[in-house]
Amino acid sequence: MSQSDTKIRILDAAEHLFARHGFHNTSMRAITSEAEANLAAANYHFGSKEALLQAVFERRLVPLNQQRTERLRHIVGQAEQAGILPDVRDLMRAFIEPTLTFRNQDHGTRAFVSLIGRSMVEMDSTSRDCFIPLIEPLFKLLFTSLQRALPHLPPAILLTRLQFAMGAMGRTLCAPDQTPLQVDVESSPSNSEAVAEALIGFVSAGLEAPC
Amino acid sequence: MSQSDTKIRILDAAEHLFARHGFHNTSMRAITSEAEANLAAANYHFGSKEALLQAVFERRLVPLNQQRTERLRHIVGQAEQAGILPDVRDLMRAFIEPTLTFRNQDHGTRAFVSLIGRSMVEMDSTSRDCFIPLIEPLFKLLFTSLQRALPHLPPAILLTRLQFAMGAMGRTLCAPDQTPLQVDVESSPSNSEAVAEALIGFVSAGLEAPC
DNA sequence: CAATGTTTTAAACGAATGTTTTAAATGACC
DNA sequence: GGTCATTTAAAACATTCGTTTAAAACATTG
Repeated sequence: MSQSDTKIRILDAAEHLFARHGFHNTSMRAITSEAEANLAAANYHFGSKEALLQAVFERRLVPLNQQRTERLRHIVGQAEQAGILPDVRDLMRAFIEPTLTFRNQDHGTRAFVSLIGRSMVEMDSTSRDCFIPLIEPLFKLLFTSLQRALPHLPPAILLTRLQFAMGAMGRTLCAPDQTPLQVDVESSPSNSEAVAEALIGFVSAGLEAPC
Repeated sequence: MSQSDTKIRILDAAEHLFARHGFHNTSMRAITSEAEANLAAANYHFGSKEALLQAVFERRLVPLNQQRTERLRHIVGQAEQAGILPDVRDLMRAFIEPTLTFRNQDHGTRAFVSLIGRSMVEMDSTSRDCFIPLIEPLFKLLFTSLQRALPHLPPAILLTRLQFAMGAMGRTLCAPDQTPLQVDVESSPSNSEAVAEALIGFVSAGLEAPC
């Protein structure tokens, strides 16, 4: 190989460990150990721990958000052409669903989706400084699209509700299999498609609630 | 003073800093420094950093959850007596509102509510191990109360939706003034009462959504 | 006042962290 | 094959962390 795959192995390990334990609770030694690479190699390839996090984000989030952007634009365009309002459920599905289908691609993307969820709920400034700029344009597009779908809703209320939706969504992406607070129920929806559908229904109803 | 107030100053500082920066990103030195106490005094009074977190939780969460439990019981009792189903909105208000009114009591409780919110969304095991046992009975009571309010809803679906609601709620309690993702709107609801009402409306609509 | 138990202080310990250094190995290219 | 940039390796560096130690200061009680 002309290019070593050490760089990729480090990216994979960082993705996995950042998703599982968070940025600050993951050491460079843990990453390079899991990647079976040398400690210095990580700093050689990426410069710093924070730059490594940035690289982890960019590798997958850019194409993923591209896909979500296109789906949102398509829905708004279709509705405009038909002379009707875009549907809230369709918009939220366009925003949520790609992350979940993305999730089922392979083991690496699976960890990455957890990392997205973590970044959405986490208050840590390091992760946020990497994550927010990458998702902000998409978020604004979602907001303006929802404004079209809900023209009667004051923008300030919509924004507040959208923050609620982000909280619900982040928690779900972060650990869809795991329910932090437990009660005994015979069976909870196990596969992530069912959880995604439930999430879309939940946040859509919340967004459409009477004011 | 027969009892030193160093212990209380340390508790206050820990509460503030844990809420603002999280458990792992707050050092014992930062806590004792803000409390104007000696580093060893903290370990003398509490034994360890983790025990300090436990003490921070217990000081306020026990009476707060007592209040929430009573409100939930009262609503269910009233409805039972009247022979009607309890109202989802009332139940969620009983669960959410006390934390917000609690919040407006003084500066210390303000920080504590942020800590609750952080603990609800955070995946960190240390915080969770302290927090979950303290809130689990209340959560189960909320669940069974909602089951009465929504008898047609399968328990598994209800649980899933309640997890979404916890995500939305945690995010809001954690930083009600701060909107992590921004768009330009003329004015967002500034006071926490308005945000709480919006939150109650949002999650109630989500819980009541058709299945 | 003396004695005793409690609280506070300053200093140090050992472990873990991100990063850097220095040198060895590897591989491409003339 | 030799030269040179690229990549790995091991070790060390400077901080920071939670915790402990040992002594001083304080308060309480006989």
